[in-house]
Amino acid sequence: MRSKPEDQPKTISDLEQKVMDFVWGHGPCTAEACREGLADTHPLKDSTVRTILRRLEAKGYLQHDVDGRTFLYRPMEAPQTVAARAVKQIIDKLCGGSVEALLVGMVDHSVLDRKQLQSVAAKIASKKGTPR
Amino acid sequence: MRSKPEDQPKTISDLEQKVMDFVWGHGPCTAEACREGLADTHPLKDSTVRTILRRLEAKGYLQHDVDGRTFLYRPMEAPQTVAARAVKQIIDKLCGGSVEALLVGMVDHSVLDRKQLQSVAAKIASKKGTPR
DNA sequence: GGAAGATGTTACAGTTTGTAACGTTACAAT
DNA sequence: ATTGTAACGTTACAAACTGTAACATCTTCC
Repeated sequence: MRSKPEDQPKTISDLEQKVMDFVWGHGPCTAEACREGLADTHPLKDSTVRTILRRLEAKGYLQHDVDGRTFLYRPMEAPQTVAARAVKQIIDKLCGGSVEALLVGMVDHSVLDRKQLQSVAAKIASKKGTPR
Repeated sequence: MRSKPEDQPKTISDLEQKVMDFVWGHGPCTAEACREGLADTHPLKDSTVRTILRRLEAKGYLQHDVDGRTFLYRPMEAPQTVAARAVKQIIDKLCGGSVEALLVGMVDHSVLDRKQLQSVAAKIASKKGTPR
């Protein structure tokens, strides 16, 4: 039924998002660490967390290294990278591929304001990309 | 099971997207018009198209007026508006609410380049919003 | 050799998506 | 009045995705 065999950027569900937030917030961490970290807002059984972690790895957002007999999960990419890709998709699907159209729309709908745009543009113009 | 009772912006599936593209491309149109319009790339049965149109209306992306005994579907919002909202979501979920972070990420990943950013910023700064 | 910890396997209900057959309604021509 | 047919709605169904977890397996350390 599904037409596309795979839509490049796999989506991140709500719960998956929470887990990603945690991992992005604390470098490499174990399943247990995640469980504890989310416990306050979202208490989950151990196996649930592990399932999510595995799914996120399958989707390509996480990767794990083995440390003894525990897994250390860490993000494949920074959130901004995922964001940039997602926005690219939106631009292609909804703005006819024009970044300008998006920016204009964002300003029109006060998602972004003129001043901000100006200052960011200026700031960015003066440096040669974020060093890595 | 679902935690959130409703995630504000309902998602637009692939097929729904195609239909929206058509409707956005041709003002108000009938179900038949859509079917014909998509026939080339995506042949669908009459009832299928109607189901999609109804779902899109339920999701709040379309609305219809009755003309005699036919429905005329038309978009509730411009694609850029939907795009702006979607991007806002991304900013909140992945960039800690910072538009700047997103813009920087976009430049870093060449989704947007310095020159473009500059020129758009300049262009936008000079006018007071898109007239309506 | 069994407890404890870490991971994997399997499951299952609810939702979304793609796709459509079939049923109903209302007008138009006979 | 009868009926063909256009236009719309109802219901269905399988595949995928989500949230959630019980249970099974494998190591290791007493």
